[in-house]
Amino acid sequence: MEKKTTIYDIAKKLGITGATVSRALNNNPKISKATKALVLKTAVEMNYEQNKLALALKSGKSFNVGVVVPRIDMIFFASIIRAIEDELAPHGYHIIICQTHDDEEKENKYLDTLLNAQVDGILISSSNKKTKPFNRVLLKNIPLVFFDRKQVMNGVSSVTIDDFDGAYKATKHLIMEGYTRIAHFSGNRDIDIYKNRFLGYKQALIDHDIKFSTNYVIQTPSNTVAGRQALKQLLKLKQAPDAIFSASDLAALGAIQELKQHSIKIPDEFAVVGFSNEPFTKFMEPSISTVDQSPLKMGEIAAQVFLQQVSNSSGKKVKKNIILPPELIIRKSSSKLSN
Amino acid sequence: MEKKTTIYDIAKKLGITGATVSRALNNNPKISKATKALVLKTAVEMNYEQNKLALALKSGKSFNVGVVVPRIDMIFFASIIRAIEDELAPHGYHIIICQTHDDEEKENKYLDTLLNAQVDGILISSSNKKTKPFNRVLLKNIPLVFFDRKQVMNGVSSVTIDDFDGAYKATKHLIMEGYTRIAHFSGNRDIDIYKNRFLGYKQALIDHDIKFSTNYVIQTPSNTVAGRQALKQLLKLKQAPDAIFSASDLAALGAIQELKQHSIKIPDEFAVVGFSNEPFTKFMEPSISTVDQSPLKMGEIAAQVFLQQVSNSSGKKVKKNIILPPELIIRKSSSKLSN
DNA sequence: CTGTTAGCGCATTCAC
DNA sequence: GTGAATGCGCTAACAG
Repeated sequence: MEKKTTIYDIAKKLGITGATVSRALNNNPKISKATKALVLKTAVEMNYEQNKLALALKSGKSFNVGVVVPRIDMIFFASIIRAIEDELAPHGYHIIICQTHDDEEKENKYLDTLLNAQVDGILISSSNKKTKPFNRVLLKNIPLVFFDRKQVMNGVSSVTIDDFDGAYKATKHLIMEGYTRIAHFSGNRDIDIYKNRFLGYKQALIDHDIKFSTNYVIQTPSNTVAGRQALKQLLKLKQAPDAIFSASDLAALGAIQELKQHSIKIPDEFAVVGFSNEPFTKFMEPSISTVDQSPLKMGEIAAQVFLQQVSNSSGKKVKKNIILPPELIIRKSSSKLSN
Repeated sequence: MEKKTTIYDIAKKLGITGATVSRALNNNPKISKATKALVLKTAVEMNYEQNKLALALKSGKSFNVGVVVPRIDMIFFASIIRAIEDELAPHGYHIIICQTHDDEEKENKYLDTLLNAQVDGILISSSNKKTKPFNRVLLKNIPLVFFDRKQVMNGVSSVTIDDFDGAYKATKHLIMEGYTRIAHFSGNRDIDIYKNRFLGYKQALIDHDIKFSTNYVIQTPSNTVAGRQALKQLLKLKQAPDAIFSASDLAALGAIQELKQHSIKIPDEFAVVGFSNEPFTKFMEPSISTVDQSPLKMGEIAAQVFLQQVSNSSGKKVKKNIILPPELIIRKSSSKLSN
């Protein structure tokens, strides 16, 4: 059970005082070259390591930031976190991970424990319906940045993607490829992102003089079984669609599986576009067109916004609401020309 | 700029002393019901929150553990981390994430900063060739657990999977399905996991009286292009193989793409088994047989081993080297019977 | 039951 | 240039 060496240990050994050691270690200008060198040398010899905890207590800066997501093993969130860590690590910050599992109560609990842990900031993709839990964060004046799913709050920054735009681009692409009866697999439209994807889809139709029909909109969970089911339902319509824009890649995959079963040719007879650019969409046969949400960019920017908040010590809050443009990735499932 | 309220703030307000407040807050037995209730009440009123940093400094326990992985946006590691977080959170621990990007120097730096941050433990999938950097960790007597990629060190626990066994099972499965000319895509065999997968493959052949041929073993990076390339090479052999066990799912996918191009029927004329159970393997057409590494189990157990180390205050280290059995997942790419 | 004191490890103000 | 003293917020040992 090795005892950790403190500045006092090395002070005693050198017959000097802790303050001097501290100064030597921190490149304090008023210190003699000689003692500084001596201190540095013995510090190494004694395996000294600074106790960041003590520093944090004294300075009020822990150099920890909390990152809260629904779950970390969804590639979208994992990518965001990867980018956040890559961006923040060089600045000396550590990332504390919290998973809410979409549980509001859990999220609130995490918010509290992060506050207790004296984090220097919180970056969060919130599952919360209320903004109240965040008031405590703001009250303590610690930087708060929403990403992906935001809360509308005074003076709080956010980084999201333009779901409306992504859906609009996807739908427009289908129209341009010559498809005219375009259906939509929607998620739960009580959630902003799905509502906006729906609205983008609808607007694209309207803007191109294609009549919008509620028959063509089906709410499906994000899995293949639901996608197959939904497609089956669409095929039963007297006027069956010839394309689908799905708000989820998995549902899109389900649709494709069902189309194959019916020997409907993709993309010649039927086109499919998904959403999220899940890794598998690239590998499938046919590869699936989808909308990329640029999670790396999102994480990077969220981290940068945080860094600005902390560096900007001028007291007045900088609020930024950054909306990233999603990128339509055209693959075989929706393009007769693409390879 | 709200000032954080401390126990002294509430002590002053109540005309009592900080120690009493502390006791009230910590359910100390010797305290009157009345003052306790009063303290609790005003604590809430004043928005008091315990400063864990001060507690950590005092107690020597930060309730933070460092988790070090090559990168977090690989689903295998993300899943492990998910499980670790789920397991440790109920015990009050926070997870600090570090990505090494397979950079040895970065890993060592992280080890140091985690030590400085006074973490209570370190769980790591190491990219290190040396064990020396870990000596500092052991010297400070903080629990260290290796997962996935282990270092062989005295008194250090590890949780890994049995790569040999996984490869053996996969190869044996191909043999049982009637394939006789089984090739192997190997990773870099300087790395333990790839060496063991190779050895498992080889042993399965030997045990079933199938002659092993170095012509059938190709070292390929983990990507589809390399897989296609490698398969092309195999098809040129006078005696081409009729099955492949690939140490990576992506190389397996490449092989399948190439087989399709050559109109070779899977699994009738040629079978493929991958390794890792990447999400896409399930969705492909045909779905790809593979070896699951049970990352959730691995993370869960790594976390449990850590918890045992900390709880076991008896001073003597408990060393555990747990080797998880991998699970062969049989799908269409290698089984004429499976659906 | 409650107050007093001390110390976790560090940086910093004030003397000298 | 260096030492002495102080406090960050908390808990625990010792009094009373």
